[in-house]
Amino acid sequence: MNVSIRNINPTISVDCVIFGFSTNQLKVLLIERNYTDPSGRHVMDHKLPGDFISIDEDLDEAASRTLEELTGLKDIYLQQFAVFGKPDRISRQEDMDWLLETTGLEIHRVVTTAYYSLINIGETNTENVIKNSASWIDVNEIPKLAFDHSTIIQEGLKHLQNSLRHEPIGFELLPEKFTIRELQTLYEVILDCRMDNRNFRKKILKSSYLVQSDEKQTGVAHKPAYYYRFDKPRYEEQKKESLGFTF
Amino acid sequence: MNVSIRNINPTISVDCVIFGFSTNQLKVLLIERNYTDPSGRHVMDHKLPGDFISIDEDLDEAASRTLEELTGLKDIYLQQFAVFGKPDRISRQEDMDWLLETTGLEIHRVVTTAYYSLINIGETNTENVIKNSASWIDVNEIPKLAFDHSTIIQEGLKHLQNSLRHEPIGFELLPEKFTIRELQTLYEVILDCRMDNRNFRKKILKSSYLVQSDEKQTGVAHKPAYYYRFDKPRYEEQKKESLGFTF
DNA sequence: TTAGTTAACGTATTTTTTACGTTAACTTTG
DNA sequence: CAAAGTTAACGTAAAAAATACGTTAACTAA
Repeated sequence: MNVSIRNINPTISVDCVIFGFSTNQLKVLLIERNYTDPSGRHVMDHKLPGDFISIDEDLDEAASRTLEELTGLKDIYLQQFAVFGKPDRISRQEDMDWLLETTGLEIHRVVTTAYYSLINIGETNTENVIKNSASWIDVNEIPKLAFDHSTIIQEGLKHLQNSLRHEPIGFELLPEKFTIRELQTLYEVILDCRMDNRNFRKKILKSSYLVQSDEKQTGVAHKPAYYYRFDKPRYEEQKKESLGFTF
Repeated sequence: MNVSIRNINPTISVDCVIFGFSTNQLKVLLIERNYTDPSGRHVMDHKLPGDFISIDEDLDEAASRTLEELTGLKDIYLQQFAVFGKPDRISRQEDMDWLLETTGLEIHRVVTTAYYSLINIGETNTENVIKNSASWIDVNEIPKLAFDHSTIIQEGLKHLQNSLRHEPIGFELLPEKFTIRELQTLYEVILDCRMDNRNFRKKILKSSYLVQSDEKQTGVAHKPAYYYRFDKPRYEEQKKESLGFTF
């Protein structure tokens, strides 16, 4: 992104914590950061996908733009969850070097608004992700990151856990068709707890928005599970009803 | 606040939604805004307490500072809850006039971080509040406000409702000693619902952090209620226990 | 054919929520 | 000074939700 073309506000940025789920792991999308340190050595580490906002650009739009630039995805669940504005967010030499190198500006203070988003990795446009040297990293194996991005991820994870406890958002992380067991494992991994599968099944099936297909698993060395899918329109309608006031 | 003395970042601000509770109403603290419109006429309306941040000032600190400047209160429950960054937040002529008049700058775009806070009006330093021409307004009777401050209050209210449902924060709005009925009314007003007082009593008394004093109401034309108080240290300890992992 | 594995379902128990009735203690009024 | 009015305080039965746990079914691999 060439700063000389885009008219940026260099004190305000957005960062996206993009969660994905595969091979029973909760992952977060990180992009490579390449820069040259004062001694002329090339260094590579990671950062969250994020960017300065343009002058007159809405924050939500800036987040969507960043996300689209990095993954090619549009119109997905994307939510503001916190602001990070400590004056010492930018204090490491490498962070200042990188900012100078990429923007041409001496930047010492940036307030960033953090967004989070859930993506089904399988259906992600993988080509785009690779093109931007982005990669999915297990949330339990996050390396040292730029700025305070580790903190931002931790806060994002808390937000995700909280949302998952109250709303059926786990589906966003799964392919269109999934088994009850897959869904349960997702809950267990994200909430870091174990659940009784009989009670989980009962509870989740009570909600009318989880519909069974007649497809079954194939090629598994045990009784095959039925595939289910999430009926989103039905959920939205139900949510509307339960919040509707009675005059 | 003289801009020439304080070194501000004119694109980033904080705003505080300060809730109070008195005479069975949920109130919010608003301050007067005075300015002269293009035709030279003096105009008065209201805005939230808020301010631009100083260069290198932490957002949380800026919020605390603003709050202290307006109410004299320090070290109170103060929490970030959202960011408002639409480019058209500043679009009305009067808002631009006021910004020019108070800062001397042509400002078209500000991203503001909103904080909310709960105060016991009775114990507030009323002198300070009056000194700064601040006043407590019923949340159901909010007049037309500066910028998007009405929206900010609505979002803050949602946040308050949500917090109240999950944590014992209602005590922050009441005097040190209060009756169960007062507490219930507070819940009813904020959550805009009715509750069964026998069940409310049972539920709230189960929590060990609500302790009965031996003082009773006096001068009421009915059986006097006992006063209770909130044992905050006990609550904090209990919270720690319930979240403690067992290794 | 047998062993191994996970799916699918049901039932009994405990806990939580909801609904609602009665007596107690004060002030005001006639 | 007695009666009426008002809200506090407490308890119990029924319904609903959460929890614990056992058994049979359907597939593959050996």
